[in-house]
Amino acid sequence: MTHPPTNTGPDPERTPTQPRPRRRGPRGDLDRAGLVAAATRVVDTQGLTGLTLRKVATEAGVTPTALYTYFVDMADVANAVGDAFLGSLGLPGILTGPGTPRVRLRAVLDRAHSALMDRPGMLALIASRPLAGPHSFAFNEALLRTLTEAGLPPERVRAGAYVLTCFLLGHLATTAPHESGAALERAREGLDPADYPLSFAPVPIDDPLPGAELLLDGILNAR
Amino acid sequence: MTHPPTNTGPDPERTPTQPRPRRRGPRGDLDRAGLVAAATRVVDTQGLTGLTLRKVATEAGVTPTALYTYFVDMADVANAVGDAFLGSLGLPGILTGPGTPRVRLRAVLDRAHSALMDRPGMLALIASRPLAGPHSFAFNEALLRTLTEAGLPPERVRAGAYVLTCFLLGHLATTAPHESGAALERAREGLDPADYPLSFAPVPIDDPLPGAELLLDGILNAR
DNA sequence: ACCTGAACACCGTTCAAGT
DNA sequence: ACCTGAACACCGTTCAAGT
Repeated sequence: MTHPPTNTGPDPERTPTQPRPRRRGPRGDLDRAGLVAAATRVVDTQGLTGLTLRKVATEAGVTPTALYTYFVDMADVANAVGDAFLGSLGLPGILTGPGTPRVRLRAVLDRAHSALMDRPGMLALIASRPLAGPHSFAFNEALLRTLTEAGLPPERVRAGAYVLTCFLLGHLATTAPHESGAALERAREGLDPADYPLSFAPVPIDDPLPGAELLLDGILNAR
Repeated sequence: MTHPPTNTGPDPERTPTQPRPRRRGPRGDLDRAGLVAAATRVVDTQGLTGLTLRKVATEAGVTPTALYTYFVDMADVANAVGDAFLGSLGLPGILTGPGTPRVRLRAVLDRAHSALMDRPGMLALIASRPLAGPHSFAFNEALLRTLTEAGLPPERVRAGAYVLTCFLLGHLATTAPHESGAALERAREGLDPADYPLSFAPVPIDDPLPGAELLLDGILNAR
């Protein structure tokens, strides 16, 4: 994906210092999945704020306008990246696998947690917009099915599902390194810890995903 | 805040069609709070994507660079807007008021919900970054105190607090009109509802804040 | 100290033109 | 159909200069 000089061919009429003009027509080695992969690399190396159409194009070795053949706009690119990431987690597979509904739900939380823990850019992307796309819908459907299977009353299933997902995002947003961490640090420095004893108190975290059991208690024990 | 022509004074040497050059020195009627108010107006009328330094400056009747006297950068402006909004809700007042911890917590959820329901730009802003600033910390502190008062074990207080806040944001993000709603619609249109029966099933929502009681059950009944 | 105006290095998006 | 290159209307931020 990174500048494969395939069909540029020999170009007798240029000096070695010039950046070599590319041919115009179809390249053949370009598709949506490859561009999404390039965009994913950009998010992971430059963060969500670094995810620009022009950088994705550079990463993929094409001109910015070429992306408009595969995406309707920049938001479409970002959504595709988020949905592809979610698909890579294989969450529906976990939810339809062995174990009680509860252990499967916990496994989903742990999987997503560990996958996003060291990817602040992807976390920021996932949290910045409602998840849309085939993988997102497939996960949501599997989640609803699991909660139904767990015996949740139908009218509480949907509420339970989004409580779970937003819990995960909320936990990660407060736990994993966040992109706007500098501003948060600035805000903390201006405050007196004595005024906010509970907020500033050091808390030993034993559970890698604190609150998960608490939440599962509340959701699954509802009748 | 909108173009008060105070100390511009008479300017004999300009034609009526020209946009009138402003004086350079201090204006006197400018401060952080007023600029935050101008920025808030921009968020509410133009959305989070419309919240730009240049538009805030225009709304406040100054030059873009003038904002750098009061804010370190654009993120600082956005954080100040979010923190000021949170302060305007008076949430700590509710949490220290009458009623059981549970009804107070529910009142906080309802208050934030109704305040953000018709303000998609502010919702997008609040959800886009970790809440930082004095009002945000004051709310967090009051929330921790309330959960402690409710009898939650100390090691679960912090988890309960962020589960509550992220629940609220998650609920609003899926309920209130979202800025990136167009992309979500696009994604839904490409799917067959028959493949996602539970996701596409119409659900009658009786509780204006579905899941809130479910969540409070889980948090407050933990031992 | 505060604010302006010009300038810089970006950005998403459009469009005509080439292959 | 696919891609380029130029162009347009933005954007945040810097900096010297005026008051």
